Amino acid sequence: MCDYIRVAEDEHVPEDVIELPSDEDGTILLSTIQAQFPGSTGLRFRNEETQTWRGVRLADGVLYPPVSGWGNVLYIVVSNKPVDSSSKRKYEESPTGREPHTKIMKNYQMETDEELLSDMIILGLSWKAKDEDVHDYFSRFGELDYYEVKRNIQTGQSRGFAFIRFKDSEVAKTVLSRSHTILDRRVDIRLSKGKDDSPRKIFIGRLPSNCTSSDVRNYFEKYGTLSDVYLPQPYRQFGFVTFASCEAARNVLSRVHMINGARINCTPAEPKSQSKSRTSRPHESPATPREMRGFWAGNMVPYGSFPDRSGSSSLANQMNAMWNMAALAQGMAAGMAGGMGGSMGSPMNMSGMSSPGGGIPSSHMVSSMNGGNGMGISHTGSSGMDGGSSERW
DNA sequence: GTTGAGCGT
Repeated sequence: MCDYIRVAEDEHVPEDVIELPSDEDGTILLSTIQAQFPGSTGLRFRNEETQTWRGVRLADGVLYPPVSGWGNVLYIVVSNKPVDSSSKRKYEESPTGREPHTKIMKNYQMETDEELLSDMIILGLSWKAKDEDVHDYFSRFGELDYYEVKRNIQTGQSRGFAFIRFKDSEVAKTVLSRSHTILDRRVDIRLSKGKDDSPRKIFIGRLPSNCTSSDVRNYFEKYGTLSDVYLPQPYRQFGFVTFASCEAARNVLSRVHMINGARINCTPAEPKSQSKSRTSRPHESPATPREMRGFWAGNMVPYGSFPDRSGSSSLANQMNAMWNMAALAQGMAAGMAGGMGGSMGSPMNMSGMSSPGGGIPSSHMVSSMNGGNGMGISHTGSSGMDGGSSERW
């Protein structure tokens, strides 16, 4: 009985499924699989009931069907050979030329959530690929927060790369760890390190009493050139420092700081005004502007850097939540001179914040759950008049 | 209609 069994490299990519014939005795030669999937060493499939993986029996280069036969199950290639991701193809090369599709077992544990939720670049994109092609492919892994094929402004022609951003860092990690094929072209995906709009302005909380802006300047100057130091008047024990470089700011944020013997609290400054004019940003969800992402993700480091990488320490999370609120109060600071008391609910109460309607013209909304422009809180209060910082946010 | 490392109105 010659059957066709469905084989793919990844269960998420159905268009890459290939049907391969079994031999008369119901077996399949491993070499048959390898002809289509170079570097493969076997097959596996999911147990329908438990969804756990099951290996296909292999002996002497022969793959044996499960007891119930091959069936209509999707079989996934098992391999252990590292991929040659640098192999180049000529312009729109034929889809038949398969390259070794093997998982790149790179360790992305090092990436923080913030990095994973930042933009990723898709290199080696087909010239023909449109925004929707990128979206259609990657959205199967998880919800996208942003996607855009970069084009020549004048000609409208694709520049051969795109940027995407996921809403879930776990999804991003998964996507980053495997290979991808869009419109029959292998693409490279990396964390973007191009446009660096990482924060250069830092919120300084818990300043000791009678601390002056020159105290603050003197302290932070050793980390880099300061383009601005601002302490609201009258003195309210917090302030802002803006570095010339985001590297310096990053450095500061990863450390613990003391001024006059007091431990101060450094977090990325939140935008003061809502109007960052993020209209006409293509394919970007308005619900999660850059400045808000990761806010409740437990990844913000209070006290510079809290010693918790596991994300499982409830103490650390509570501390994070506390200081996230403190940072959140930046936007409301002007109206909250009395301190932030019990009027604040749990963070979850704020997670649904959105403004209705609004809309980004000429863009496909990635998510329609929250419309409008996302800043939610900071502009609801009487902010925006907290002094004369030289920088507009 | 051409191109193939890179980093974005």
